Amino acid sequence: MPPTPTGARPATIAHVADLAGVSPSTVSKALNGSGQLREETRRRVLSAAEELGFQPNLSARSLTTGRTYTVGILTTDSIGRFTIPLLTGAEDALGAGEMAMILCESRGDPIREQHYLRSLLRRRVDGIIVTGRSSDSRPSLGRDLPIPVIYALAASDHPDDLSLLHDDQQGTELAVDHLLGTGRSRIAYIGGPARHIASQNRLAGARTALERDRKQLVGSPLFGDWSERWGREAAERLIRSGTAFDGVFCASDQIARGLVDALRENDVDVPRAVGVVGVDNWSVMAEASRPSLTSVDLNLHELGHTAASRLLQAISGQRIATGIEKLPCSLVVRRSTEKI
Amino acid sequence: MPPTPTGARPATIAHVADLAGVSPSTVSKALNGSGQLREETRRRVLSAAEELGFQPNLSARSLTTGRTYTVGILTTDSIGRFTIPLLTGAEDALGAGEMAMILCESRGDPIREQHYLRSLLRRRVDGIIVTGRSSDSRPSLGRDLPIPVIYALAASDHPDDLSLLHDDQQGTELAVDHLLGTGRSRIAYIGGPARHIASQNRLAGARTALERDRKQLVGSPLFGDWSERWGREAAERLIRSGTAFDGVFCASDQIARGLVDALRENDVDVPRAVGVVGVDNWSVMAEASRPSLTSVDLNLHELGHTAASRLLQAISGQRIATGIEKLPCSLVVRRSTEKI
DNA sequence: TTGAAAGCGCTAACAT
DNA sequence: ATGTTAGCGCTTTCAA
Repeated sequence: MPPTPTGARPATIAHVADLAGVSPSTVSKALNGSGQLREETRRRVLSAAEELGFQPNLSARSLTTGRTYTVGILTTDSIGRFTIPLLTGAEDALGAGEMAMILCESRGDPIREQHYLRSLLRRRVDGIIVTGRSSDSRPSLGRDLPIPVIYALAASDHPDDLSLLHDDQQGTELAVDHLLGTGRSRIAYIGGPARHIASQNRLAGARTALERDRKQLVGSPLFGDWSERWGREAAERLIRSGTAFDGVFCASDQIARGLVDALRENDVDVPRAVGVVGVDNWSVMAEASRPSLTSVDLNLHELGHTAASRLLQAISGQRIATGIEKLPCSLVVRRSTEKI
Repeated sequence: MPPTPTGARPATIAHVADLAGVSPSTVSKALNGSGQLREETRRRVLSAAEELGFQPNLSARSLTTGRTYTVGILTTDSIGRFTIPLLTGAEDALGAGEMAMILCESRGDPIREQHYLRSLLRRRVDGIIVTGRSSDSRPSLGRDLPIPVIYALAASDHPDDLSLLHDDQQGTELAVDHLLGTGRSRIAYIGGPARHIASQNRLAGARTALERDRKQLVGSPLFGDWSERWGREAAERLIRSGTAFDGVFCASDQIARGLVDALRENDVDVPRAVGVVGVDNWSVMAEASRPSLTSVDLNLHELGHTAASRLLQAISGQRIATGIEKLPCSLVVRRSTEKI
C-alpha cells in the first residue's frame, strides 16, 4: 500500500484508492464511469483524485487497452504554409488533447521517413496521417501496417490507400466561371511549373469551364514557377504578345500578385480592364495586393479535419473507402474581379 | 509462452525470446545493449527480432523506466509563420524520432491550454516547450509541475522559468549599423503597433545604434500595424513630412515591402536615395520586393534548437539557468541597402 | 456494489 | 552469461 505521493512521483490509482478507502479497481471504475458504483462511492473517489491531483498514467492505460489515443502526422515536405491549416484542421477533429498528434517531419528524405515510421509504430500510435506538398503522388507507406493510414494533400501511389485531396479542377472552374460571370470573355492562363500536377489540373479546369461556355483560352498557357517575379514576367509577355485579354487565371496568389503589379505599372486597370484570380487564398498576399485578390481557397483546414475524422473512423474499426477522394475548393471574392 | 504473433498483434519480447530460444530478459539486454551477453546470443536475438519485425512497445517501456521520450509543444498562438522554424529547430535537436513531439495548439485560449497541459501530464511527457507569438510575456504554466518547461519566443512572466527569446535590440542595432555603414545618416523608424513589445525593443535598438554614432532618429518613430498597407502609408507620411531621410528601419518585412513599393511609386530610388531594412527575413516577402530586402533574421530555427537542447539537459537532470536568455539575430543583406 | 487477482510488455535486481 | 522474479500503473474478468 503506497503512502501518499512524495510529490516527486505523481499519484497513482493506488494512492487515490487509499485515500478514498476503496480498492484500486473501484477507483478505475469510478474514474472511467464503467461498472456499477454507489453514487456516494463515486463522489468519494472523485474528490480523493482531485485532492491528490491525480492524472491517470496513459502509458499504463495503453498497455492494457492497446490504444494510445495518439496519431502520427508524417509530413513529407517541410512543414510549410500548406501544412499549418491542415494540422489545425486535424487537431480540431481530434478534440483538444483527447487524441494527441505526434509531429514528424521527414523533409522529403525516405530514410528519415522510415525512421519516423518505425518510431511511430513503436509508440503504437493508433493511426497515421501522411501529408506533404501537394504535387504528384508519393510512395505508399505500405499496405501491411498494423494501423490505418490516410494521405492528405499528397496522394499515395497505391490505389488501396485512401488519399484526400483538394479538387484543383473544380476550384479552377469556380474561378473561371466567376471571371466569365463578371463579364470577361478572353481569359489567359498563367501556371506554375509545367511539371507540377497542380499546374496541369488547373489548366484542365480552366479549359473545362471555358468550353462549357463555348470559349477558349486566349493564347497558349504560360508556365513558370510560383513566384511574384514570374507573375510580373507573365504580365509583360501577355502584353507584348498583343493578344487582347480581359481576364487572367493565375495558379497561385503570388503569381497573381506579381501579375497585378506589372499590369498596373503598364497602365492596365485591374479590375476594370482585366479581372484577375489567384489560388491559395493566402491572406498576406491576397490582401496586400492592389487591388486585393479574388482567390480560390483550397479549404485545407477542412481537408485536415476530414482526414482526421476518416482516420478516427478507421481506428474505431469502420471500413473506410479507398482511392482518391477530392474535396471541393471555394472562391473568395475580393476586388480584383469586381464587375466591369 | 505465446505462439508466433498472429499478424494482428505485434510481436512482443516473449515472441522473440521464444524464437531465439532464450529468456525475455536476455532479449531485453540484447536489444538495449545492457548487461553482458555472448556475441552469438546477441546475434541470435537480433535476427529473431528482425525476423518477427519486432518493435518494442514504448508504452510498456515507459511504465518501467518512467520516461516517455516525448516532449510536448504547447503553442499559445496559432501555429504560424514563426512557429514553423521553431518546430523544425526543436525537431533537429530532439533527433529524428528519438524523442517525439506532441503538438498542442491552444489558440490563445487559457481553458484549452489547461486542457492540453493536463493531457500532456497524463501522457507523462518528459518536458514541455511553450511557445507563442513573440510579444509581451505570458502567464507561467506554474512552478509546481513535475517536469521541466522552457518558454521560447514568448517569455514566461515568472522569473524562475527559463525563457528563450531572440534579441530584438541587438538585431535592430545590427541593421541600423549596417544602414550607417552603407553611407546613410538620416534614419527613420517605422514600427508595428506601439503596444507590441517588439516595436518598442526595436525602437530602443535603433536609438542605441544611432547614439553610438552621435546621431538621432529622423522625425518621430511611426507606429501602425505589421502590414504592407501600413508600410505604404508610412512612406507617404515620411515623404509628406518634408524631413529629409536616407535610411529607413522597418520593424517587419511586410512593412518594409509596402514602404519600398510606395517610395518607388513616388520616384524615390531604393537603395540609391534611401536604404531600407526589414525584420523577419521572410523570403517570400524579402525576395519578391523590388529591390529585394535586407532583413534581420530572428534565427528562430536556432532558437527552437536551443530550446529543445536546454530542455533535454533539464530532463537529464541538469540544473538549467532561469530568467530570460536572448539569442542573437543576424542580418541578411540584399539589394535594398546597396552602398550608395 | 465492491474487491481480489491476473495480465498488458517491458526492465532491472537478484539468482544461478 | 543467462534466467527468475517482481513490479511499473492501469483495466478487466470473476468472485464475493
